[in-house]
Amino acid sequence: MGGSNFYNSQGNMIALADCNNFYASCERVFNPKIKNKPVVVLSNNDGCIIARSNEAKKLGIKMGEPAFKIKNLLEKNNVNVYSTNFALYGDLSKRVMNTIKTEVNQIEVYSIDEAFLDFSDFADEERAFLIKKKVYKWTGIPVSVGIAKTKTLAKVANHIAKKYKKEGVFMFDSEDLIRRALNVFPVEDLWGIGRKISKRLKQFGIYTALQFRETDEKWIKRNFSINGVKIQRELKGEVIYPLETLRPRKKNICTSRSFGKEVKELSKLREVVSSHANSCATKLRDEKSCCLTISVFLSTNPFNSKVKQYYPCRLFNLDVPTNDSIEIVSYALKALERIYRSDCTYKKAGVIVGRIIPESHTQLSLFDNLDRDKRREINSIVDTINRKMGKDKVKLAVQGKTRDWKLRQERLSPCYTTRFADMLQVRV
DNA sequence: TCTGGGGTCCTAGGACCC
DNA sequence: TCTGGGGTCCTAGGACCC
Repeated sequence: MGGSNFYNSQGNMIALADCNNFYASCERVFNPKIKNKPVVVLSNNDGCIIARSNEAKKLGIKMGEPAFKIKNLLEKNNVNVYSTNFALYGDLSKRVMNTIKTEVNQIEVYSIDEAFLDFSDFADEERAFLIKKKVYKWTGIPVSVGIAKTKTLAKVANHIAKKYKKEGVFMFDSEDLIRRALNVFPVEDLWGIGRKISKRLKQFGIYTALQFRETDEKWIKRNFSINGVKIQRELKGEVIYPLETLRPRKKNICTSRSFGKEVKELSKLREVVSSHANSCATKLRDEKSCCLTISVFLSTNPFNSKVKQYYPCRLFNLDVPTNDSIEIVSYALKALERIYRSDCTYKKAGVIVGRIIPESHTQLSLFDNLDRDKRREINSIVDTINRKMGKDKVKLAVQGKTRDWKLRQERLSPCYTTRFADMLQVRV
C-alpha cells in the first residue's frame, strides 16, 4: 500500500463503491436466517435469476438463467428464492448512498447499487475501508471499493477487490501494479466491452486488458469505433469519463412488462397500455419534465417458434410538450389501435416517451386548446394521493380494475421499509 | 407451462439541401 | 467515356450497462 502519497499528488482519483450481490444482500438485511445461505432473486414474472449470493454462485447458478431450468438444483440445495421487490431495493439503495455522502464531497450515483466517489482530496485504502464499515453498520449492506485515476480503472480495481481482497478494498497506486493487473484481466470483463466485441477481439488474438491497451489506437478506432478508443485511453489513465455529480435529465422514459399470461384481446391491451402510459406520465412529473413523443410497442413471444411473430411500434410527435396523464394515455391508445392485429397473441407491451425537456421550458402553442393549468392541478392532486396512499390508488377508468395481466410474483418478500403494514416488528 | 426491465450512446443509411 | 459530394437531420438498429 506504500506509494499512496505519491499517487495523491497526481490529481484525479475516483473510488467506485459497489454493493455486493445487491438484491440478495437486501433480502438478507431483514431476514438474518438466510445469512450464509444460498439466496437468489428472480426477475419479473419470476422468470430468470438476476441476483445471487456468493453461496448461490458457488452452486454454479448463472446470472440470467431461467429459473425453471434449474428448479431441481434450487430445491435440492434449499436455495432461498425471492421475487424482485424493487420498492425495498430502491429504498435501501437511497440509504446506502446517503451514508456514503456523509464521507465524500462529490458522489455520482451511477446505478441502484453503484456510486463513483471523488477521492481526489485524499486517496487511500483506509479511507475506503472506513466508508465500507460505516455503510455496513448503518444499512447492513456489504460494499466493495476500487480506487484508481479513471472510472474504467476503478471498475477493474473493484473487480479485484471483490475477487481477491478479504477487506473488499483495492487501489491502483502505481503504474506497475496496473500493468500486472491488466495483464491477467480478461478483456471481456472491461467496462464497455460486451459479448459481441470481446468475441471479435479474441478473433484478433486480444485476450487481456493489457493487450487491448497496447493495441494501435487507429486500428481500435477503425474496428471498434470511438468507444473502443475511449476505453483504451481510460486504461492508460486519461480521464475520458469525469465524475458527473448532476444527474442529467433522462432522454427517454419507458414502462413495459411481459405478461404472466399471453394476451389477445384489444380490451386487455388497452388496460395495459393505459396503465404503462400513466406510469410514464407520472415518472415525467416526478422528474419535472415533459415529453414531445409517445410511442407504443407490442411484442409476441419470441421464444415460441410456433406462433407468428409481430413486433410493431408506433410513434406520435406532439406539438406541445406534455406530462399530462390523460393526454399521454389518449395518444398511447391511439397508437395501440394503429398497430393492433387480432390474429396475434401478445407477450409484452410497452410505452416510451421521448424528446424530453424541462417542464419549465415548455412553450405555449397558439393552436393548443387544452386547459393545461386545470390538467396540471388534477395531476398534482392525483400524484399527492398516490404518493401517500400507495401506487395507483387513484387511476384512470380505462386502466381497468382487475389487472389480471399483471406479474406473477409468488415469492415476494415484505416491503419492510416502505409499507407500514409490512414493517418489521421488534420485540424488546 | 416457465426466458426481465429500463436506460445510453454510436453508426449507417435515407432524405433533403445547395 | 464521364452520372458530384459535402453537410445536416432523422430514424432504426446494434451494442453496451446495471
